[in-house]
Amino acid sequence: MTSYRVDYLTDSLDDTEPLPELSFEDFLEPTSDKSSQHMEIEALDSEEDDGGGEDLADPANDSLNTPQFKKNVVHILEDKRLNSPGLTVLKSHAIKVVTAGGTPPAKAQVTDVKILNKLKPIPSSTLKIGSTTIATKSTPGSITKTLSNLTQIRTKDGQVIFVQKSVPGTQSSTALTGSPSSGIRRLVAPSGIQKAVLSKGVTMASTGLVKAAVPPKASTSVPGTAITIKGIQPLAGGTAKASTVSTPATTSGSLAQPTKIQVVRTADGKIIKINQAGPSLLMNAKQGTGTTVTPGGSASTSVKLSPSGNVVLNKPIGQVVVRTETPVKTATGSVASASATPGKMLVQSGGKQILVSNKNIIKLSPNASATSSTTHTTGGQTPSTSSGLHAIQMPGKGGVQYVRVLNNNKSAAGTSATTSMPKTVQTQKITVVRPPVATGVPATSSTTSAAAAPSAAASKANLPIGSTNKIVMRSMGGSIVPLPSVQTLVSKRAPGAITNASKPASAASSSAPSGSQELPRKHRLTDLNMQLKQSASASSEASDSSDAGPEAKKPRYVITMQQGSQKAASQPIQKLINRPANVQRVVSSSTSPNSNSPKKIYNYVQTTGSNGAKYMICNSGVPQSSTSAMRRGYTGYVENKTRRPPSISSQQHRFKHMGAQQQSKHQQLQAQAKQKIRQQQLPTEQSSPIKVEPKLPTLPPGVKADVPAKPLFEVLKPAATPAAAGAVDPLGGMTSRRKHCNCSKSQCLKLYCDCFANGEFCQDCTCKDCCNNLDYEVERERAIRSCLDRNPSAFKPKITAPNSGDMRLHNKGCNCKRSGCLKNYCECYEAKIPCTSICKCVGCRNMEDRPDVDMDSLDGLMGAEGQKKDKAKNKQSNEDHANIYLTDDVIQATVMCMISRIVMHEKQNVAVEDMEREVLEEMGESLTQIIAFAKEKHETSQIDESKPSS
DNA sequence: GAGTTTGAAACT
DNA sequence: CAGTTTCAAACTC
Repeated sequence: MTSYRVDYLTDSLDDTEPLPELSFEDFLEPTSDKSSQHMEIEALDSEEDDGGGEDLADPANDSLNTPQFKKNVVHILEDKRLNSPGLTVLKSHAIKVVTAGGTPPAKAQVTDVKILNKLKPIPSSTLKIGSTTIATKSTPGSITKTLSNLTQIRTKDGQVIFVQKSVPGTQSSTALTGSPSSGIRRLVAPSGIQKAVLSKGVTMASTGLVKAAVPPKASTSVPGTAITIKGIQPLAGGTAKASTVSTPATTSGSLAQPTKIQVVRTADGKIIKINQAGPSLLMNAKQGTGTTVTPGGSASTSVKLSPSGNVVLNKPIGQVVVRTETPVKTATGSVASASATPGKMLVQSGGKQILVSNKNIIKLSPNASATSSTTHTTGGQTPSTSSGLHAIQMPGKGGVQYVRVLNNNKSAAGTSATTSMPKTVQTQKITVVRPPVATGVPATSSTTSAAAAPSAAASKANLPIGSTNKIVMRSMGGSIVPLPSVQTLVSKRAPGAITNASKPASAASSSAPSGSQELPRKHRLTDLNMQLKQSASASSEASDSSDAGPEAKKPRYVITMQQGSQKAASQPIQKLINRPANVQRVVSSSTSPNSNSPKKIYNYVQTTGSNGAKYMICNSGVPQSSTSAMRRGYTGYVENKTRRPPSISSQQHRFKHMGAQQQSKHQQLQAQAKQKIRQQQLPTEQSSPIKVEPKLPTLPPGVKADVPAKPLFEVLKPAATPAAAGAVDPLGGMTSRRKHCNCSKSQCLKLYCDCFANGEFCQDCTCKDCCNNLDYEVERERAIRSCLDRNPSAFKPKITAPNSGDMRLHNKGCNCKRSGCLKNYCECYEAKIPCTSICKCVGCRNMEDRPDVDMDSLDGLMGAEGQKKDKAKNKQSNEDHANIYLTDDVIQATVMCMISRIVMHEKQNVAVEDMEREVLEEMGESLTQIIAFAKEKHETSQIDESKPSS
C-alpha cells in the first residue's frame, strides 16, 4: 500500500507528464488500442463466442459501431499517470448498468455507475453485482449473448442483465458507495438496471462476482477490497433498490425521500449521496477527506443529487466549489464528495476518456445565466435535465472559469428542444479554480469518516461533474478539469457573417458590399494594428465591429482577455486555473456591434498527437460567425502545432490575480523568458498564419481594446510553454465555431454538415432531423466511421502548415471552376490562403500576392510587386517577406521597448491598466514603424533584404 | 426570405 | 478514378 500511495501521490503531482495523445477518433473510440491506458476486458464479449466476426482488433470499430453494441466489453480504464508500478491502480471505475426485463434495451434506461475511487483490480477479477454474477469469458456459462450487441447475464434470480460496452442511451443515475467496513465497496444500482458497462477497474470474474478492488486508501482501507454492486434488479420495475449499503451510512438527509438518494460512506470515509432514480451520475469516491453530504443545510459541503441524477444546486445562485484536496463547498447545499486524490480528470465522451489533468478546483455555480453562451441550446443537444450532463466551459467573470454542466436530454430526442426552463435550472456551472493551497480546508463538509482523515492531505478534489454517457468530465485524482487559460477570441468578422439567421442590418454596418469577398483580405498585422490603435484610443470594449469595412466579411478574431471588461469585477477566484493541455476553452464572441451577443464557448480536446485532430466536446452558445472554412477543417480539426497562437493560458489568470506590480514583474520575466521564442515565432506566425485558421489570431491582436486587462505579454506570449500547457497549447487554435448549420437532408451526419465535419455536435442549429447530437450517438458514430472509411483524413484539418513556420496550405486543394477562387465557395479563399499547385481550380485568381487578396497586410505591403507568382512559390514568398522585415532583431527591439515601458511604469506605480495600455501603444507604434519601414523599403528596392530596425 | 450558384461530399 | 448526384453554404435579388 505504501508504495502504492507514494506512487499515487507522485503521479498526481506530476503535471508535466505528457498526456496521452488522442485523436478525434480516439474520442470516438472508447477503446483505443493505442493506449495502454485503456484496458479492455472483453470477458463478456459474446462476440467472440458468437463468432460475431466483429473485429476486435479494431478498436475503432468498437465504439463506432456502437449501434450494434456488438461487443460487450468491460473496459478498465487506467490512468496511466496514476499507475503505480506493480500495482494497477484504477483511478476510476465506471459502470453503466442498464436494467432490463430481459429485453434488450433499445431504450432502456442506462444507469451509470461510476466509481471514481481508485480501485485496484482484484486479482480474482470477480465482480459481483448484487446477487448476480457476471462471469468472465472464462465462464461463458453465465453469460448468454442474447443480442448481437448485448451480453446478457442471467442473475441468480433469473433476471437478465445486459452488459454492453457503451450505452448510447441514457442514463439514469446510480449510486455508488463504498463501505469501509469490509473493505468492500458496494455499488448500489438503481432499480431497473438493464445494462452494465464497466469501464474501469472492474473485472469480471469467473466467480460470478463483479469485484473491483478498492485501492488502498491512503491509510485506511485495505487494498484490494472488492466492490460489490448490488441492487441490480431486473426490470424496470423499478423499484429502486436502495438497498445499499454502506456502512455507516450517513444519512441522507434532505434528499432521501422520493428520490431515494442514499448516502454512503466509502471506505475512505467519504460520504456519497446516491440518487438512484436519476440519470447517470458521477460520484467520486476518492479518498481524501471525507466529504460528507449533509443535508442541505449545513454546510456547504454537500452535494445534492437530483432525482434526475443530476447534481442540483438548491440555490439558484449558489456555487459549488470543489477544491482539490479540500472538500467541496456548495452554496446551495448539497454536495458531492469532494475528496480528492490528486489525480487527473477524465473527460469522457462517448465512451472515450481523456485524461485531462489535475490539481484544480472546480467551482460550481448554479447560476446558469451567468454565461450567456450556453443557455440557448436548442435542438439537438439541448441540455436537458433528464439526461446526462454535458459540460461546457464557460467564461467567468473575473477570469473565473466555469464549466457548465448541461443536461443532455436523452429522453427528449436529440432534436427535441428540451424545455428551456429546466435547462436553466439544472444547468450548472462549474468553475474551475485553482485550489488555494494544498491544505485542504474542509470547507463545510462534515467529514464522515475518520479514516478518511489520514488521507486527506493526499486527497484531492474530485469532481463529479456530471455524467452522461455522452460526455463525462470527472476528476480522477481529485483534480478537476484543468482549464487552460482563458482565451477569448472575438470574431471580428462582420456581423453579417456572424449572426445566426438573421442579422441583416448588422451586416450592413460593417460588411462590405457583397462583393466584399473579393476585397482584400485582412491580415493579422493589419488587424493587429487596427486593434492596437483602437485599444490605444479607447481602451474599452471598442467594438471591433466598427472595422467592418471591406473586411467586414472576413472573419477575424481577436483575443480578448476575459478580464477584459470584467477586470473591474472582483474575482472571486483567486487561483489559477489550469486546463489540461488538451482541453481548451474557447470563447468566441462576435465583435459585432452587438456586444450582447453571447459568446460561444467550446471545450476542445485537442490531441497532441500526430494528426492534431481535435475534438470539440461541446459548444454552445449563440450563433457564431464562422465561415465554412472553419467547418471545413480548420475549426474542427487543427493541428496543435500550427495552432499555437500566442496562447493565453493559465498565466492569464495568474495575472489577473496578481497584484499589479507582481504582474508587471511577472510580465517582464515572462516577456524576457519568452522573448526569444517569440522572436522566432512572431515572424513566422505572421507571415504564415496558423493553420488553424486565419480566423485565429496568431498574434496579440488579441489585444482587444476592451480587454486591457490582459497583460501584453500574455497576449503576445507565443505558445504556452510545454510544461505549462502541456505539449501543445491548443488555445491557439481556438476558433470560433462556425455558424450553425442548416442541414435538412443529411441529418447532420455527413460532412456536408459543418458541425459534424468539425466534430461538433449541433447545437443551436437550425438543422432538421439532426442526429448530430448525443441522442443519436450511435448513428453519429456510425456516420463518423463511414466518413472515416471513405476518407481516413475526413476529420483532419484540411488546412495545415507543413511545418510550424510554414504557411498554411489546403491539403487537398480546391477544385473551383467558376468562382475564380475568389469567393467563399472556394475553401482556399475562405481560409484566406492562396491556391497552390495542389489545387485543381480553373481560372484561379486566388494568388497570394494579389493586392486584392492580400493574405497578410505586411505581405501585401511588401508583396505588391508580384502579381501572380507561381502558386508554388507563394508560400515561400510569403515567408520571405515576413522574414525580411520581422526579423528577430526587430521583434526583440519591439519587445524591449514594451518592456521598457513596463519597467518605467512599474516604477511609477502606474495602474496596471494604464501600463498595459502603454505597452500596447508601444507595440502599436513599433509595428507601425515596422510596416512603414517595410513599405518604404519595398518601394525603394523591392529586393531589399536588409533588416529594418524599429 | 426565396431562389440561384457553387463546389465539396457522396454516390455510381 | 471519373462522372454524376446530392447537399448545404454562399451568394444574389
